[in-house]
Amino acid sequence: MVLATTPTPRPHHLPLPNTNNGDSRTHHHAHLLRLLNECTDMSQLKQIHAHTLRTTSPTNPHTLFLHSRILHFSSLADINYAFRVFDQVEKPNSFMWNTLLRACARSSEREEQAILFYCKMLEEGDVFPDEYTFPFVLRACAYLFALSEGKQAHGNAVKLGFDSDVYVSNSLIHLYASCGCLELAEKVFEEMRERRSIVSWNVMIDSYVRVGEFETALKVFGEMQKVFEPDGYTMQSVINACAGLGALYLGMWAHGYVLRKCDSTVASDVLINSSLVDMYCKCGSLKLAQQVFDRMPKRDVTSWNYMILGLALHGQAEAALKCFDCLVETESFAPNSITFVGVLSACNHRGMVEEGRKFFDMMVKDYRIEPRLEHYGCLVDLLARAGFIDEALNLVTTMPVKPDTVIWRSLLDACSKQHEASIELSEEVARQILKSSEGHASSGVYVLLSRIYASASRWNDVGSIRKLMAEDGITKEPGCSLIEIDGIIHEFFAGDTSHPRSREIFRVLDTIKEKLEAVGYAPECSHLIDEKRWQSVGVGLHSERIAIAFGLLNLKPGVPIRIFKNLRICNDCHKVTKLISELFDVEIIMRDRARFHHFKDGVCSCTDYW
DNA sequence: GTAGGGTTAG
Repeated sequence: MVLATTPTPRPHHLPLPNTNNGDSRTHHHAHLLRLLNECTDMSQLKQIHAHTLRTTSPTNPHTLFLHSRILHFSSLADINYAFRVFDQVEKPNSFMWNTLLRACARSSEREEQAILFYCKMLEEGDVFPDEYTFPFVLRACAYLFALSEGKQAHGNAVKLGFDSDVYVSNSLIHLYASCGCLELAEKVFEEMRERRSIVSWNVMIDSYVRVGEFETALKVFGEMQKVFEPDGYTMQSVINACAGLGALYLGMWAHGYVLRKCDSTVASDVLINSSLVDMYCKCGSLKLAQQVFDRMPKRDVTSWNYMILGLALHGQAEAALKCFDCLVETESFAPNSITFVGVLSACNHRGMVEEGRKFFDMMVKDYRIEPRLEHYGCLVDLLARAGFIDEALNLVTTMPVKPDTVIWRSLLDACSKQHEASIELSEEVARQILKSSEGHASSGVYVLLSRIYASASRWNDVGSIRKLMAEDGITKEPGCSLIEIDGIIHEFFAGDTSHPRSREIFRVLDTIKEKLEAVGYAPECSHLIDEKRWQSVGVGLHSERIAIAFGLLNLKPGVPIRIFKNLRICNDCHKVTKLISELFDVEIIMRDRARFHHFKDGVCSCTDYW
């Protein structure tokens, strides 16, 4: 067992008082206390501890205080030593119990020990838990998702009357939210009312962000602002909510708020800036993301990961790989597993098969990182989409990780796009998907399979698939596009006529149609399953077209149209959007389910590979 | 001596 955490080759010997006879006892304790406060490493601490044991009476209350201090210092540097100190104290007080509890709750891998230690405290019964005890034990429970133990601790806190303590209540909110019981967290938060601190609000807001309830998070943030000035923690949650919503303008406001109102340590904080980088990437502004990243006073591996992942998301593979090289060259830390997810994803978005294989090998051989499902996911998708279906299939069947539905879907997706892929293979892949998803396959699988049958003119099979979908009650997820105009988010579904400005929108759509026809555009009808699109041009119109028309209606010079779509953009819409960008001289930035497309001057940043 | 902060494929 290694004791010292700060290596000290030659321990510095302290000038310890060597006597303590009777009358100067208090003076002796005071001297030891002074030494303790000045002590800088474990070796000195141990000398003082040994001396305390040798020269002081264990029953003296001043000695107990000294031991508390020793325990406090050692718990920060060496928990095992702290436990030994604790064991030597005959009657530890609640401070001492709490100190060790805190040390366990704060160290990863010791959370369970924290709970056991708390139980021991209750069992021994010499001292009672106090208002400091509960935040520690609840924190440990939160980290372990130990809901039942947490509830018991909650019960104890109620019994002892500490549940009205703000720290205890905040810890309870955190516990319940961490365990996925948002209703219980809300209940504690609700009951606090007048006692709420800024932390109560922050925990609640962040909990909503974590479960993807971004709108609720922002709503609660609005309420909070009536009572508290947001701090760095608040702003980070708000920035994350903007990232989730793709709300660029609100995100920019949050960024501005951090710069204007928060103090400089917050504005230069690694976590805040990393979140900003992520937010700008996810909101479609790679330029602002890069700007924040470049100006960061300090970056850690997660900051780099956000930047690499963001570049990948925007299809900027070369820049992402350059960013990776830069990380390796300039930083003292190594890339981690997630860095490689970013790098592989970048290769995937550009169909860079050779580089993908190279980085996968590099990860395993040079960095000794064990590939996870995500890495295999990228590689399988990369290989399959680039046409190496057999190699992809081989990888799926031989890799040491169990493939999930998504990996099988990548294969099926690739099969559907390649005419030479055999129907038998597609059927086998589809069977695997249905097997691995235990009957909860998404509608996409059926759609893909029916597309495969359709392209082989196997109409009976297309019919069976439809029947199967109807029998299993599977419906297609409706396509939906969002567009933010002047900070307000507008939502459109396919063929949507519900918008108050629908008439104008459809007039713009007519203009688009005329202009497209004038340049000889003919619609691509590859989606046979989508019957509505055959009926008339207007009715089945994909949601992104309507959103683009609305964007054109609200166009401001030099400001790109930004669209968010829940599904992947189809071939025809991709083609049309490229033409619109040219015919209307407008930049269109579209985030679909998988990535960003930047349309400008008739071309898309994805180079038609997506 | 007490509570709240980050990443990932498609």
